[in-house]
Amino acid sequence: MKFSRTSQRRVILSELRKLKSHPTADELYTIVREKLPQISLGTVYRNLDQMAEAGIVQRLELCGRQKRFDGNIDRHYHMRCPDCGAVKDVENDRMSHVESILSDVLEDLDAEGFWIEFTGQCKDCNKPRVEII
Amino acid sequence: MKFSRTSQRRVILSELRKLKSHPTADELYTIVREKLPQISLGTVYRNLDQMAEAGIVQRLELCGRQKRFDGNIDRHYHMRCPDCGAVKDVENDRMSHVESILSDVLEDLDAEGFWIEFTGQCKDCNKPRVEII
DNA sequence: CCATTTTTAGTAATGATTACTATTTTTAAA
DNA sequence: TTTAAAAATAGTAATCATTACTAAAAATGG
Repeated sequence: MKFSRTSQRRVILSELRKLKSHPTADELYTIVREKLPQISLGTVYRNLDQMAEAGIVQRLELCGRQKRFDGNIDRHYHMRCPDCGAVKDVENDRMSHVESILSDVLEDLDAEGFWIEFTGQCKDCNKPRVEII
Repeated sequence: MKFSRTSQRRVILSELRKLKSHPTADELYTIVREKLPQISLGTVYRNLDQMAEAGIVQRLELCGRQKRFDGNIDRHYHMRCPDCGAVKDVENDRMSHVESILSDVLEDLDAEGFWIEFTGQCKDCNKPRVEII
């Protein structure tokens, strides 16, 4: 599939690039409609997804559509399979070093906390790729 | 508000603690129904949220309900305000050090990538807390 | 036991996203 | 430049995870 050049895609991209606010699709829809009053919300969604897939824009967040829960409340880390969507615990000794640096970063930024997640394919995963974002 | 002791909450928690799979609410609902066939999906949702709020279980993922997009595709980091949900870019020199350690971690884990996100209140945020998860 | 608070099951509503479809636009080659 | 194929569009309907609502039931603490 090739990208066609359309005014909709051009305006969506240029408006997104002007913003520092990391907008949602519907926020961008509101902005883009000032230039293209006839554009539809579905067009905004479709173009953002296509451009994210192509690496032209960044889609924030790794998490899927559904919330996931963990009975283990100790600090530990997860790896999410981009193909089947499964989430598994991972362990690595270097993470304590990462945590100590990030605790300094938190002070610098005056932030409250951080979240780290890994992506990687399950060893035993043969399922077709699912859209996890 | 105090927690009452109910069989629903007890079974939800004990079944969750048995699992390594980080289930979604509806996956857990399916499992819990084997013990309590009359339980409703809403009860599972409500109890998981309450227990997450109380720190008894962990809710994975930080991201909100809506996807967010960024025109800047260079590697950089975000801080999400737990009160108003806004997402802002943050910068810190220590992050390059974190990245170099994490690239070793990726090799160890045979993972593909990582995602880091910070939480922290906006300086100018007076909005009431919104449920971002 | 009893009044108050909390929780429940069941159902309806919400809201973000995706799917569908007939039409229009873009593309690239003749 | 036509022109046929491919891609994209607007508008609408459908989906699906989650939340809200409600009357009834259960738990709590005196």
